[in-house]
Amino acid sequence: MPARTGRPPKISRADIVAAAHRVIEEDGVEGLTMRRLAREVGSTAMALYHHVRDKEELLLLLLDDYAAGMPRPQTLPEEPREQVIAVATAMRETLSGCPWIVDVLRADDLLSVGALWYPEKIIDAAVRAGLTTEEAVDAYRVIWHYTAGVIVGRAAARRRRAEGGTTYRERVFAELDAEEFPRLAELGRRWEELTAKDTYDKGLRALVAGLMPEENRWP
Amino acid sequence: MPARTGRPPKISRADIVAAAHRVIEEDGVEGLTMRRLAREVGSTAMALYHHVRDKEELLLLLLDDYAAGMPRPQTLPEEPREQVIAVATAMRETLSGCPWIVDVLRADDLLSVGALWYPEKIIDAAVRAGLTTEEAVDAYRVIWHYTAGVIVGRAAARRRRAEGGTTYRERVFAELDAEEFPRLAELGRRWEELTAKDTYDKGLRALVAGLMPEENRWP
DNA sequence: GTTACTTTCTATACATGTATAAAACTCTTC
DNA sequence: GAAGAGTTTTATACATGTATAGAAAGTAAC
Repeated sequence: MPARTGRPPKISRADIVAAAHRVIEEDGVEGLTMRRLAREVGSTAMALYHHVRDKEELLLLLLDDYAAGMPRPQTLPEEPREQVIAVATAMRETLSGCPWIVDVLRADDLLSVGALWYPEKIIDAAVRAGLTTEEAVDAYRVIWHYTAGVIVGRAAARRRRAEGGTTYRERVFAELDAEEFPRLAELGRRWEELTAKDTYDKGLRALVAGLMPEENRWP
Repeated sequence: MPARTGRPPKISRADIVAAAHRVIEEDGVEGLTMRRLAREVGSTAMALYHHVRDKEELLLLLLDDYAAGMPRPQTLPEEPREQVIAVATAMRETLSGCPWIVDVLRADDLLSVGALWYPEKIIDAAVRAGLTTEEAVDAYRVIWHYTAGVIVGRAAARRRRAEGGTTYRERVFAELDAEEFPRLAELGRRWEELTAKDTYDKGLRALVAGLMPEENRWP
């Protein structure tokens, strides 16, 4: 009954987000422009800005929607450290799956509401492993930073490979001064091959081992 | 004696990079536009594109220049694990110091030539700690991803704080469902305070401990 | 010197995100 | 029902990165 005054809205945030999903599905994330999106909802580009602060917020909403709808691991290992690993891995997989993530990841430690499940579970497991609340938050943030770095880095690598831009790198390694950089020179062009490997799990396990000491072992 | 043919160039890559440094010093990185840069070198925007593929490459060159000229730790700890930590910390400090880094970090595992010193030293120390070459590269990449994630994340946090955009986050935490997210709800608005902390070192040490086992201890 | 060729530079154009101002629409109050 | 107030939408405009086409300025061949 508050009976809103003012011109009645033609579109809503939800409309916009839904339309954005359609556009992305149809034309990919690079096809998602404000004008195209406006056409999709039957309005003008600037009208969108009354429902969304800027494009970055739109992408965040999109991510929220996406993350909220993603399947989560049904059964988690009971042992806290293994549970952290399982949740972080799921988080990474979910986020890697949406291509516009890279433009949003500048949004530091916390994701949107729809993705809160991940920090909750990680912090919970960390506490159960014997950390204080503060330590658990630290652990989560460290894991988050690592995960974000991996996602961004690997997205960049994929893009570079797609563009065939290996040349610059090859040149760098070809012209390496073996005096100054013996290790890198020795690696030579095996670098490309070695860095194609997915080392997320390796780093994650190292982090968990280092952050959550064995002492208070479960149970 | 190759006696180059064609119209003689009026500007060079080096000119451009130098001018870019001046512009950044004067107007900050947000003032660095192709047109402004062109004016600074006394040419047109499009002329730049004969010396630089795109703006991202320009930023990479800039970073290269910057990183090459940065002071490096004069004396490193001899113990390999401590050395890795010292080098990674220096890398992080150097990179955090240049504000445009965030727009470049999508360039995954390796930086530009001027910054090769860091991977070289880290890989070297890792090998001396007893890792195989492959393992050492893995270790470097893991550390790199973590470092990149921290840099991007903290830059975003700083920006958000500067814009006073805490509101969205506060709302999220205020409306948290304590049933679904007990840990986060318990944290309440301490989140802001807890996540202001710099946990780079903590995570770095965890990584190093996890990646470079104690067994083959130095000596 | 004229022609061909190569490289660099200039002019123009376009798509994009978004600022700003004005217009349209609805409810409330008289 | 006319005037006012509050919202949302539209129109227009601008800065930005960059594509494209062609002009300018040099060397090499004749």
